[in-house]
Amino acid sequence: MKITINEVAKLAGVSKATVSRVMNNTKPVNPEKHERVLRAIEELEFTPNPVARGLVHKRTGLIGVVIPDITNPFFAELVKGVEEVVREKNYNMILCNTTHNMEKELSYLNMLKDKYVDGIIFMTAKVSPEHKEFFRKSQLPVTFINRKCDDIHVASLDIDNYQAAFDMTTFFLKRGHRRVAIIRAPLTDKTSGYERYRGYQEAMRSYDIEPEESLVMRSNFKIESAYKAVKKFLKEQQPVTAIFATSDLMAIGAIRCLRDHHVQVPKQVEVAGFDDIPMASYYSPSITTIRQPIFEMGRKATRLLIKEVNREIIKTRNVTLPYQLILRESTLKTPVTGE
Amino acid sequence: MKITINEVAKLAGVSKATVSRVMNNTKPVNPEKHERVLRAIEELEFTPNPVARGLVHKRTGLIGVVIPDITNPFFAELVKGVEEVVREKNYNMILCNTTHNMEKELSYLNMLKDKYVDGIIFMTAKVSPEHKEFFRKSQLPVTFINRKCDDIHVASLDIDNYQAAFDMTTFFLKRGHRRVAIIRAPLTDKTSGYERYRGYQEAMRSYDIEPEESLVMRSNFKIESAYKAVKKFLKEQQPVTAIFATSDLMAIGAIRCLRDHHVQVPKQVEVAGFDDIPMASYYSPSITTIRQPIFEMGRKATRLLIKEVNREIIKTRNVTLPYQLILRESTLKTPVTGE
DNA sequence: ATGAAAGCGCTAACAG
DNA sequence: CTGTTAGCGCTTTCAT
Repeated sequence: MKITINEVAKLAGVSKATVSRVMNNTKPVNPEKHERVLRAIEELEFTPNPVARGLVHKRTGLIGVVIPDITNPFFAELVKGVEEVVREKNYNMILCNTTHNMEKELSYLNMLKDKYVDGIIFMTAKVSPEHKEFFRKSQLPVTFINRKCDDIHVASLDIDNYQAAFDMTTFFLKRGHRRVAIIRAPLTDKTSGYERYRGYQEAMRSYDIEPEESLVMRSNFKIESAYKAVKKFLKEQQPVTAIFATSDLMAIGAIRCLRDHHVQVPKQVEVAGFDDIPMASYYSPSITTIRQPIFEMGRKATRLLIKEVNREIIKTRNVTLPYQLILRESTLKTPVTGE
Repeated sequence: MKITINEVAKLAGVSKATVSRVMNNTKPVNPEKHERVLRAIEELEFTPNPVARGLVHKRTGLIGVVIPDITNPFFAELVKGVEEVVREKNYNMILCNTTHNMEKELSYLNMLKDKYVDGIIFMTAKVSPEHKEFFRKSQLPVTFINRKCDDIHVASLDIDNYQAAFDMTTFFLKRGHRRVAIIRAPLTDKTSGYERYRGYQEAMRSYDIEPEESLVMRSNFKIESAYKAVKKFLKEQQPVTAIFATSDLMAIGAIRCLRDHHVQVPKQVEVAGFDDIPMASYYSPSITTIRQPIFEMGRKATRLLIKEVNREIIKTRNVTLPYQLILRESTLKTPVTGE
């Protein structure tokens, strides 16, 4: 039913080795036979079976992409970047959605290894010992996004989350805010949680303000979770004049909640986010945020990975990308005058 | 370096055929040898090479998923649904992002066929003759989402887009609106463009209003495009009291634009969307919309496809799912009294 | 019940 | 330059 190299060889009157040579330009072939083979291939609409090829070459042309949540615009954008390069380089992408669940991460990792993918792009909250163990054993090329990992030999891409959070917080402080609250992700999340929180704390201290525990709202990465956190905060705590949400999605949840409780943004409370997902500029009010080069991160990570797959020499295995503070309506009130 | 079935056979002191039998439970095996094989597998941490298996079985365990834009929350949600079932059934998903580009669709389709995927979930604006040709020739199991296609033998899932748009428009008309504008997608998009537009027109006619061309704004699926369309509309046309955006993303672009031009939503103009993406309920104002069972659609489509792959009997190959009108703030003004 | 052997479709080493 | 041959790692007759 399906055309194989044998049919082509027969029709062209050559051996299948010759057909293979023609297809792959791997060795010189007599021009006339060359022509006949090409014609036969076209005639039969032959396309080589990649599975058979894979068996010989131990390559599948597959890249595994492991992310926590495809419905989070941050990851969607990232995946789009990955996809572009993967396609360009003639690979295909296996997408794995882990719903922030470590069991799934591990099980997917094993699945991917068993599927013989050529490399993995991996995003997780926290690189656990199990993860490291996996990467060490599997010997698979891996690149991390959003996460550094020094003790195992993998590539990684991220921005300086600490410094960015520091800058964002300082932006508030510089304009006179003193009670700056933070909505943070779980600290188990190294970058989005821990690093950004640390940046906030240090910025506060740099203004001689000891960060109060009461100014911290805990949330995961969902809009709804931030909404609830703010609701609780409004009920239990003294008012603040600024809230630093450590992701745009959380900022949206926060703003929505504030408005539902008749707190005007930015008039009464200013809010900032992090990431600069597309919605940040279209939300109303539009959201002041830290722009990460998300799409570019996806592209760069993939290029890096594919180099690794091809055992090319890589100069810098760990890349830190630039970020940018983007001012929008959610912080557009006239600067507060400090005490 | 990598453990193969031969190592296992040797260690267990049996032939590799026996190992294969044990792994696949394909034929009875002497209990004692059975045990030895199992032990050897564990000892060596052997996992069979799926590529080799694939070569024999002509199965790859791969499902291709072709979508226009992963950063569109509608598709992201869909993919999440697909992923869940794909994983559950022990397949893997190859994600293909076509950026609404037909060249890419076709090229991806061919790539997927060449990769020997077991089936394809396909989303496109319009099923072109080239597409049909492809599906006819490839004989690959395919299921369409959001699109019916009668003349070729494929499964499909969608909602009644015509009726839903009719209902949405009628909702406005019933409450006294007469000048109801529409933001529509290109008519080349069969369901999101054409069907929804037709529903709008017929609803207008059912109220004895001949739909005016001047009430139609043209947009693609991006927020920004709707923003621009509304901006142009405000400049050139008489005011309206209601706008039916045929997707939530377009509704967001519309609302944002109206507010930027100091038109209050819903006070001066009511706006409705379509799809019910998560952001629809968190935007401010929250958006009245048609809820499509997006996630469920993804799951159902995948189950259907996998049945098809396994040549199971399928009762209904073309499924129409229910939708629901969801009322939110963007249309919450006191009902307009008609003329 | 089980091992030997053939073969899935392709590539690569070898000999000419 | 080119055909023959030997695998890649697994499944599946086919004998026994």
